[in-house]
Amino acid sequence: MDSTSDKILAAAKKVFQEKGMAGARMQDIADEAGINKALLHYYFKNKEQLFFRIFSEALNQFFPKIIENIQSEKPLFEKISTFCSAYIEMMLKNPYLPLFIVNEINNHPDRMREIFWQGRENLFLGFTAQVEAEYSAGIIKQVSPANLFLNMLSMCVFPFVAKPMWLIASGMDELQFRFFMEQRKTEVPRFIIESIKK
Amino acid sequence: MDSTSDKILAAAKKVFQEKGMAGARMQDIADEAGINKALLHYYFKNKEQLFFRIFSEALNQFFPKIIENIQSEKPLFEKISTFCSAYIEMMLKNPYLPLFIVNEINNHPDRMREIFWQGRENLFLGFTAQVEAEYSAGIIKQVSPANLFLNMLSMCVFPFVAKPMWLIASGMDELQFRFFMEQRKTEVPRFIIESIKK
DNA sequence: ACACTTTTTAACCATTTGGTTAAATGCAAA
DNA sequence: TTTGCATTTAACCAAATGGTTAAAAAGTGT
Repeated sequence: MDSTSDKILAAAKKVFQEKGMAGARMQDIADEAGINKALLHYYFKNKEQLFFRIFSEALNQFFPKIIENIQSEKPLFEKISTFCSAYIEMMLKNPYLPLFIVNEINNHPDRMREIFWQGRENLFLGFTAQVEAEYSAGIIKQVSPANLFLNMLSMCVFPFVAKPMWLIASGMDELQFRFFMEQRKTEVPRFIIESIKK
Repeated sequence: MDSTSDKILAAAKKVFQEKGMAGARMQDIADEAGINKALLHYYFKNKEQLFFRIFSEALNQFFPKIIENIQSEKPLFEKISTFCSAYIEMMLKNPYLPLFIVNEINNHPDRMREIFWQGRENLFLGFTAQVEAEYSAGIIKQVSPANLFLNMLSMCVFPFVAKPMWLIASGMDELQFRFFMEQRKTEVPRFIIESIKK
């Protein structure tokens, strides 16, 4: 399994996630993989192709859970809880992923559309229907589904994207940040449910 | 005021904000400013110096309002409302600023500390005291000040940072996004206050 | 008009970068 | 062992990049 192409992919993942496409150097990736730079071109046609392989894998790590959760049939409060918990956990395990995704989608929006979004129907139909049904049933207050979803996503993802800024402003260190994010697995759902429940 | 150095600064602001430090090219900045590239070096020692000038100005645009608001003596609910409204408005006027700040703070955290954070006392002392006082007075439910502040900041900033992703996922166009963010000036405070009020 | 200073220009430079090439090396099968 | 194919290496390449240089042009004051 420790084939050269696997080594390259692991190194590329690390370097691209830390430096972005523009900041990453093929020589850095070769150094990280412990190989000769020319080998990168033997296995991958060029920087762009290597990058989009990594980007594609990152999108496939980041989005399926969102979609799966948004479209599940679980009750809304349960959905909110499992989404936040699973999502924060995933990001704690992949600390560079959120900013990488966000940043590179800004740089290559068409690529996201192409790699990941082609042919997908509106993701929010089911979620919208569910939010409206729970409002009609008197379970929650009125809230727009788009705002609800975006608030949830924001509170899960943003602390990771803005981590250095938050660490500086709050005076937290790495360990404190980790504990802080762990408690947010339940605190974010609690905050949201408190806002919407009747 | 259309002096050459002003032209350079305006062009550098545009190019660095869109491309980041790693992706921006001095030739692109010169082209944007309508000048000869060598002039960049007559007015600014090197790329780094030009970049940190822009970065410093961006930090000075982004943070004073946060600090001012966090430390004001207004009642909490009013503070939340004015913060969100003013902040979203500022970002609507400077669409590239949020991602630029977040991204470059990730790349140069020490620079943020140096440019903007040297000698500042813990920003959250006053806010923490206020949240605790309003809880003791029975105005709000128990909520940690750090979580409250981070939730508020997340819901204001993240949609801008993740804008292309949101546009693709939600099917919104530019104009719809703008309207959507305008309504969030009141919707985000409403959501937060609904969560915390007794 | 002249002298001096400042600004601008165009050409140039050294280094870096992504990529190419050809030879060497390794591997597997006959 | 030989042959053929796959992988790796080291040297090289062309273009891009941030920056330098010297001359030309512009501006200012006497």
